[in-house]
Amino acid sequence: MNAIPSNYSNQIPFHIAIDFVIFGYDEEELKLLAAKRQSTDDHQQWSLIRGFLFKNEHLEQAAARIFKEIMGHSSAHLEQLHTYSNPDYESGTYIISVVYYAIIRLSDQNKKLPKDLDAKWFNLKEIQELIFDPENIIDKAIQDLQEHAKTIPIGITLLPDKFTLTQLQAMYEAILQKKLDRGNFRKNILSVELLEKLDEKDKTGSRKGAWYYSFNENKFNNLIDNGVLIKISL
Amino acid sequence: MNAIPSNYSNQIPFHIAIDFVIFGYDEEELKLLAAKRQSTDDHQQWSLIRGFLFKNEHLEQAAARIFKEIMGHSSAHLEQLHTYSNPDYESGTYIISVVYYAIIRLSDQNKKLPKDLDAKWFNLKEIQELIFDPENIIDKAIQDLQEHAKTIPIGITLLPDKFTLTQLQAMYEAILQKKLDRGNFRKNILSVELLEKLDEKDKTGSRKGAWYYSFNENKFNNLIDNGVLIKISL
DNA sequence: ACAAAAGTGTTGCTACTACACCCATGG
DNA sequence: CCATGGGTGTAGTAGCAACACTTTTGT
Repeated sequence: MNAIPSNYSNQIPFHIAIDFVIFGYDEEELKLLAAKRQSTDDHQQWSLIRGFLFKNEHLEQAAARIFKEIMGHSSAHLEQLHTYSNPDYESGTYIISVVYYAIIRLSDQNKKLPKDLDAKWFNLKEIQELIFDPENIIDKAIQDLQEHAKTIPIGITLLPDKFTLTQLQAMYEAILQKKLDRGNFRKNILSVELLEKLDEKDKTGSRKGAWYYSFNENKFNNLIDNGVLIKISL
Repeated sequence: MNAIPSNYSNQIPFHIAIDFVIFGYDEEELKLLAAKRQSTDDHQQWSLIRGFLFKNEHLEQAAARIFKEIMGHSSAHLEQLHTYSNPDYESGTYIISVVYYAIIRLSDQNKKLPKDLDAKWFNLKEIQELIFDPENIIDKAIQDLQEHAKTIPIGITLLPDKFTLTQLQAMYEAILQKKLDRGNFRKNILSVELLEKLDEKDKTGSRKGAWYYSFNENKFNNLIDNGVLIKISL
């Protein structure tokens, strides 16, 4: 049962694709990266970003490699979502697609994409109409992202090292796609005690100025290592 | 980017394995099915149940087929967990392993396993020591199962068509691995209004007798179809 | 002085926990 | 008549949502 059946080898030309749902956050709203398909069908011209697994490469390695090829750097949170057996029958071969999602900060450099890749950032409503997604992969990715966001650190990479609570709240609102109460948000997020108030204010947003905070990553990692699961109520 | 790279075809002999974490519930505790490995290493002699994907077969089809080959029937809730790139390098080929988990009722017939399959039911503590599981697949499966159990219907297949609330509670306690308060459990489970009290009592458990209940599957499916997510607090 | 965003405090409610308390009945 | 599990009621509380209120400062 455990061994590979005889005559199984080389009979099946599986191709292992890695598809990406890449979210981008630009201090305003959540965007999604899609690439133009090399397809003749006009109705299905946009698709998720895709790459292929190489021999002797782990899935996570391949995911990181492909992501870097697209974005030029590797600072993103990658998370495996699900595996599908036939999202695409191109050229008649059997493609297994392992879907990952990533979320990155849309700084100026990230907005530049490789020229050979015909891809574009869309807002979420826009893309749902343009993309061929019978499995609702995007919805699943959003749901998974929202769930994960409640364990704090995903979002941290979406903001500068120092940030105001208002910025942090805006980020959560973009991910969760709903407005949050200011007072309650502050109480909740500060009660976790992973944010540290700095001695500096951001005066660009208001007359009064908002205190900068930073995320204590060491403290967070210690908690994780000790098996403590942080949950913030949003 | 989207097309399969030229010269990619047939270069990589991937094997797509489907590994199963199969939970069994026998009205008492949660068990796990493991098979004897055909390995020379004594320390790693038990492993998850494994099968392989055939050509032109969907992942879900393959999972159902393999499950049926093992258990003799197909009445189980199957759920995809995660995909790993090298849980096993047997015979030097590259195995991609898609892990599913299933949970079934350990009735008398289910306890009988195919003779050609050298497998056994273990309790959870036991197996964690005997199995080679560097990725903590089993823990992940348990967590996922516990999370899913809160949306009710998984557990229903683990009980007869009519069951007492005490039986139901025992099932949840087995899955969640903790004791629940009787009064609170009843209030919660009945507040969902998917259980219907029958006119019959089970007198085997107590002098007083406990009312039988049945699960209203139609009502549940209607709710699901309308996008209503049921959550019970346990 | 006032607008506008930052930050704090208060109130009411919901839902959960942890029990205590009855009920029915076979022996 | 009492032991045993079935079934119900309730007080106390933690945590949340909603909203009002205060603070600061550039113009």
